[in-house]
Amino acid sequence: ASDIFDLAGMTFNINSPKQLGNVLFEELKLPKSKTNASGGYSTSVDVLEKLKMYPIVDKILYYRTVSKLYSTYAQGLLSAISSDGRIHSKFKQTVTATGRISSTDPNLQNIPIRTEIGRKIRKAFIPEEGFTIVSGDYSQIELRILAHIAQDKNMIKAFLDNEDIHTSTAAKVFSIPLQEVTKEQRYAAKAVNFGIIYGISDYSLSQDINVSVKNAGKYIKDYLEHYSGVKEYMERIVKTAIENGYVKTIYGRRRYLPELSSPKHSVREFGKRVALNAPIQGSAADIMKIAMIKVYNELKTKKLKSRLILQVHDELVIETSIDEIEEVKSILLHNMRDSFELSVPLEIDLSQQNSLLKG
DNA sequence: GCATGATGCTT
DNA sequence: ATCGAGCATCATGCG
Repeated sequence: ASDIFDLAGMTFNINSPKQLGNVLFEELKLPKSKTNASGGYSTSVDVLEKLKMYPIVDKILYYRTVSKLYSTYAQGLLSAISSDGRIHSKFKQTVTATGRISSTDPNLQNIPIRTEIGRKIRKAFIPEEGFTIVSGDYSQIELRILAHIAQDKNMIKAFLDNEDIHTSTAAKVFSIPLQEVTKEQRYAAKAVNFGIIYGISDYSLSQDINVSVKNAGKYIKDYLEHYSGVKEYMERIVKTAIENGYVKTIYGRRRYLPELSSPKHSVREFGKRVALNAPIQGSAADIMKIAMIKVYNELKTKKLKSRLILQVHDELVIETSIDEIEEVKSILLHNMRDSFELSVPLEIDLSQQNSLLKG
């Protein structure tokens, strides 16, 4: 912080977006761009990232990362530790609009993993003596569900051939062989795959991967040309959503969409994106809940010492007795994999380690 | 003490 | 203006 104050030539509250905006864009006269909803200068990461060449901005970004991890996790989680030395989160079953479960007091579904400091926090979650951590992750469950619901021939084939879906997508969109896909191309394809699930726009994709809106639009166009089943699904789901007023998951669970009859264009557009996303995210949630119940029951029926301690949307974490590792892996594998039969296989990544940090 | 906005963490 | 679903922290303003 003192470095930042030196570079600014004054002291101020770095945690205050208002004060920070004034220092950067008024006092130091850095090039300003976006404003936030309250009419102030935005100081969000994507704005600061573009000003990284200024030493003070670079230091602020680092300060942000560290202070977030410290206040929310390092310090925040300390106060959540119970007398038994463990943290007991509350899992809510009736909160989300899509059918996912949520976690509060504290939220254990957003423990850091992205940054190096974040991984150190994850590493602090350890099993009790004689136990280890075994996890099962659904691989690309949402895209597999999309392939299934849309019955898209090319996407189904990619999964049946067990291809890396992002690399495969890049190869097709850029019309090149799999082997020639660069990191950047895979990254762009991944962003499109991700965006498609949420109902993408060329603008939002361009923001995501830092290309022009025009180029982003071309990526999407090329994508939908290759995955024509997805294109047809997008059109069909919006149409039926408008007709019925709701969409449903593979288990028939409904989400009503009053947004679709809003007088406001932006709200209706939001409704369309939700119509596209809800069946996908909601079906993934259905599948996970079925698997979760089966895993829990099997652990119980077999009177194993291992216990289910965490669910993070596409991942189940089991604090596993060291003499039960192989059995627990098998329980996770078959119950998660066979939870629902899609047109493509459900792949499960299993891992075992001595903390919440994989690898 | 409570609500809201800005920000950032996860999948 | 413009990507789905959440929750926590901090600053700030209101009472």
